[in-house]
Amino acid sequence: MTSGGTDSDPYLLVNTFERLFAMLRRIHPDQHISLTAASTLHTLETGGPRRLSELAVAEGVTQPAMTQLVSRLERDSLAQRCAHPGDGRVVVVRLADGGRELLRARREARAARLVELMGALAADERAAVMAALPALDRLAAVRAGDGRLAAAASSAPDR
Amino acid sequence: MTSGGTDSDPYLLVNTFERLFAMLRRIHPDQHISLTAASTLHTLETGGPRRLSELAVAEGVTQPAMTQLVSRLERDSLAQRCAHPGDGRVVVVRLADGGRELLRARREARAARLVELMGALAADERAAVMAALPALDRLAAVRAGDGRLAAAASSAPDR
DNA sequence: GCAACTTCTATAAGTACGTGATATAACTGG
DNA sequence: CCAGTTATATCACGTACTTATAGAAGTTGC
Repeated sequence: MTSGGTDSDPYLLVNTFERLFAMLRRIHPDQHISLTAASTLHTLETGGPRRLSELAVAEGVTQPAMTQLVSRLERDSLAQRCAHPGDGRVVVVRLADGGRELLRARREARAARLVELMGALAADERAAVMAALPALDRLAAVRAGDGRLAAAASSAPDR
Repeated sequence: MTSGGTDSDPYLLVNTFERLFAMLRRIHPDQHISLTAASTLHTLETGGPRRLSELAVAEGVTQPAMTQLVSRLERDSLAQRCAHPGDGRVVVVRLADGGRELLRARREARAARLVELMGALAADERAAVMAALPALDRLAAVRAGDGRLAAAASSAPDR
């Protein structure tokens, strides 16, 4: 309930975010990789090797979906399955060199594109966007369920 | 423009947007409808009935993809195919009542959720986000290809 | 008025990506 | 060693896209 009058029209917010969303969705020129795939590689990069089922939970998909995704990632040399030393049932997924390289290239391409897009804005508009980044970052870290901030997520500068 | 280095770290921008993207992607509680479907309905609502191939271009998908999407929308009573009075080849797609209602419900749900999320921010953070909205809106309107703004007057879609 | 070309939509075949239900292998605990 | 649990894989299905191609409806030249 915010009860303050400052944060006016929620529909304006929704519409803008909806458009931003659509715009961002169309920025993926070279690597044609799914959002979940990219996010999974990113998780593997920052968090290290993980169990397949852990990945499924982290990415918010079912275990069969992650099984398939890992199979595709493995086929494309982006990740690899490893055996767990103590438990024969477990599949540990590890980032492969190809995945690391893809993440790097993807990050660079998207950064370049965003800089290009930002270049189309006026200086004061750019300033407004940059000024809002910390807040947007926190907004992105809010957990949808309970309206609370997800703990350490926002303070972890990856890359 | 942008001659100066004032608009700092592009990676910060990318990361924030990437997270926002992931966050937004997980806000779709009730209506399980695809992004393209929702965007198409929105286009129909704001722009009125359109040809199938026009929709395909507007949503950035191929014509067969739009044919399939429209078929699903029609099956679910969200849109309907109409005949073009002067041209028998053309299929004009129109928003149906179900689609209008879905858009309304979806908008309300997302607005409520976003307001809830915004409520987790500090007042000055909310202010920063609101202040950036016009710029973000313009950013979302930038055409990826040429870095120009996609004006209302769609100038020369040649090719 | 009819063959030839163009335009618009539909269909076909393939891939990616997701789901729920279920099978299978591996680790428990009695 | 048998029963139960856990981790992954597989199956059947549906959505959502792609490219290539078919087919119907307009348009043009003669």
